[in-house]
Amino acid sequence: MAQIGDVAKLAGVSSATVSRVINGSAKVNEEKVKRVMEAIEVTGFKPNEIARSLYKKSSRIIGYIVPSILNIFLNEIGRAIEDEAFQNGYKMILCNSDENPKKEAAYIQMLTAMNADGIIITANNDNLDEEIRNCPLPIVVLDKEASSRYTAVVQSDNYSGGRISTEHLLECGCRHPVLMRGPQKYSSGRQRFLGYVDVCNEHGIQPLFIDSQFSSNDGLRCTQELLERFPYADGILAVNDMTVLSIYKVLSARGRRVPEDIMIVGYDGVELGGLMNPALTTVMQPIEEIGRLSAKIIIDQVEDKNPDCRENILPVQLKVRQTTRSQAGNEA
Amino acid sequence: MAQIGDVAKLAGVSSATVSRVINGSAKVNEEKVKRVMEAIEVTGFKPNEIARSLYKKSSRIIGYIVPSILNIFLNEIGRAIEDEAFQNGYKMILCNSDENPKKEAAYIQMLTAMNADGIIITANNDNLDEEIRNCPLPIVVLDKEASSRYTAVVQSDNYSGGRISTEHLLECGCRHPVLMRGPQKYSSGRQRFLGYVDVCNEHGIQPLFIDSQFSSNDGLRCTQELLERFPYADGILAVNDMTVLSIYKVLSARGRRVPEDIMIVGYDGVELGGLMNPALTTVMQPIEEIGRLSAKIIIDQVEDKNPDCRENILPVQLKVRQTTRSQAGNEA
DNA sequence: AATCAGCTTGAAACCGGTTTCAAAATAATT
DNA sequence: AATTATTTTGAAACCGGTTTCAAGCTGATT
Repeated sequence: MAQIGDVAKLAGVSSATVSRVINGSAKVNEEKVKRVMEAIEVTGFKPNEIARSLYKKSSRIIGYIVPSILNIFLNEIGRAIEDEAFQNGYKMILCNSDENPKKEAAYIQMLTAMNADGIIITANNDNLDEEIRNCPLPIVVLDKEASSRYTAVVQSDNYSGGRISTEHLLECGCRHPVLMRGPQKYSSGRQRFLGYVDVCNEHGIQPLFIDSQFSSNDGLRCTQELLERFPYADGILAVNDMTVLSIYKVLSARGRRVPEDIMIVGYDGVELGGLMNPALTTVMQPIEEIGRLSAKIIIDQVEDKNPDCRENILPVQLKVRQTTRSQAGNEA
Repeated sequence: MAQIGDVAKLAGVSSATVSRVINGSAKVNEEKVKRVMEAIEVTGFKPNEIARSLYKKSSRIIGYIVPSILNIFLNEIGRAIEDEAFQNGYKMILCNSDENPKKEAAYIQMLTAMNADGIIITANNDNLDEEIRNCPLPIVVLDKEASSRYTAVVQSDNYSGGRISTEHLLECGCRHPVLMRGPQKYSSGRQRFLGYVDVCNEHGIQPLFIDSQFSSNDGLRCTQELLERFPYADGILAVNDMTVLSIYKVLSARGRRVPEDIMIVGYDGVELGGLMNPALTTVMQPIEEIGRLSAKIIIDQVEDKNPDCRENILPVQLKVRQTTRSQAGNEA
C-alpha cells in the first residue's frame, strides 16, 4: 500500500504538500498539484482514514450496535442507516453485542478508539450506562426513553402502536385479545403494554398477556403457553413479526384457523410479514425513517454541531392484511 | 478518556513504563508496577487499540463483508464468526456491501486502514479483485473457488448439496423437479446446478430450471414464472430457505398443496426453515462450522502464520421435514 | 575500592497521516 | 530597484500508543 511519503517522493514535494492537495486545505502551485495528482494515480495511493482520524478526530464511520444480527427488524434499520451514511460519504459498521455487557463495552471502546463519528445503539443493559457516559461520541439510542446521557433518542410511537393494534382487534370483533408482552426493560415493551391496557380498559375488556422475548427462538414455547393459559383467546398481539411464524405453527398443529378462529396482529412491519401465508396484519414502524434519521442526527452533529432533536417519536401505521378480518366483512 | 500520559504522570513514571506494564513486554520494578496499576484503576484508562495498531499492525478485529445484512444465512454465519472471534479476544465488524463494488472497495480499504487482522468476505463482484490483490490482510472467501489471491476458501460442498437434494426428490417420487438456479457467477450457484444436472441425467430425468437471485424479494416473481413455464412441476429445489416463504404463498394462492401436489427442498438450513408451516425439508450447510473455521483461519494466520488449509469444503446434510414425503410413506 | 555484567528506565523515534510555524519565493507597492 | 505584503512551501510537532537505544542503577566479582 502506497503511503503519503511515497507520493511525496515521486512528485518531488513534501508530504505536507501532498496532504494539502488531497484535502484542499491550502493553495498549492498548479504545476505541483498536477505532479501530485499524477503520483497519486501512479501509486494508487489512498489515504489511511484511520491514521488520519488520529489527528482529525473523525473517521467518517458510524457504528451501529445491535443485540443480535439475527433480528431482521434491526437489520432493516441497519440497511437504512447504511444508505443514509454512504450517501454522505460515511461508512457504517455493524456490531453484534449479543446482549452481553462485556461485548457492548468492547464495541463502544473500539468505536471510540477508531474515532467513529457516532454510535447508534439499541442499549439493552442499563449497566453499560457508565460506558456510555465515558464515551465522548454522539450516541443515538433506539430503544430507551430520552435522557441527558444520550445525544438523541429515535423511536416509533410504541404507545400508539399498542393502542391501534388492540383497537383494530376489538373492531374486528375480538373479545379476548392476548398480548405477547415484550421485555419490560425496553421502553418499547413498556409503552406497547400501556397502550394495550388502556384500550382494554376503555372498552371494558380484560387485559391478558404473557411475557415474551424479542428473539425468535422463544416463540414456540410462548405460543403454547399462551394457548394453555388462555384457551378462549380469539386474538393475539405478537411481540414482533418474526414470532408469528411460530404462532402459525402452533395454531396449525392445533387446528385453529387464522383469522377465522383466532386473529393475529404482528409488530414491526418487516418484509417477512408480507411473505407469510396468510399475509400478516401488522403495526408498521417507519423503519426507513428511523434508520435515516438516526444517521442524519450523527452526521449533523459532526458537521454543524446542532444539538436539536433530542427526542424523536415517529408515527406508526396499521397495515391490514389477511390475519385480521372485520366481522362486518370489510377485508383489506 | 484517560490516555497513557495521564497514567504515567499520576504514577510518576514514563509512558514507556506504563506500556511495558500493560503489555508485559519487559520487566518493571514491582513498586512501580503497583503504582501504575493503581493509576490505571483510578483513571479508568483503556489503551486505544487503534492507535496501538498503527505500530503493532494488529487491532484484534476481524472484518466480515456481506452483500446484504438482510441475508439470514450469512448473518447466522456471522454469529458463529463473532463467537469464535470473541472467545479469542477478537472483535468482529460486519459490513454491508450491497453488491456495490464501490462499497466493497471502501470497506476493504477501511479494514486495511484500521489494521484488521483479516477479512471474511462473500465476494460477489469479480471487479474487486484488484482491491483484494492490493490488500495485505489475510482474506477468507466464502463463495468462490480457491485462488492464489485468497488466503483460504471456506465453503460447503455445493455439488453434493445439489445432488442429495435432487436424489431425495426423485426418491420421493418426483418426475419433474425444477431447480431455482442461483446466480452462476457464484460458485455455490454453479456447483449446485452441476449436482442437479448430473443426478437428472443419471436417472433419465429432464433437467428443468429457472434463474433466480439469492435475495428474497425476487421469490414471488420467480415462483410464478416457474409454475407458468413448468405447470407439470412436481418438485421445487429452492434457491435458499428464505425464498420458500414466497413459494408457499404462490402455491397456496393456486391451491396446490405441499407436499401432496408438489414437494419442496430448501437450501441453507437456517432456523427459519424449522419454523415454517409445513416445516421445510432442506440441505443443511454447516453454518456454525463455516463461521468458526473462517475465523480460526484468520486467527491462526495472525498468531502462527501457518498457511495451510487453503481450500475447505465442508459436508452438507439433508434434513427431511414436512415438505417432502416418500410415496412409500416413510415420513421423517 | 574498582570494574563489569545485568536490569530497569526514560528520551526519542516510529506508525501514517494533518497542521502549525517560520522561512523562502513571489507579487505588489513606493 | 528596493522595500513590503502575500503566497507557497517544507521541517517539525502532533494524534496515542509501542519499541529501540543508550544511560543510570544495582549487585556481583576481583
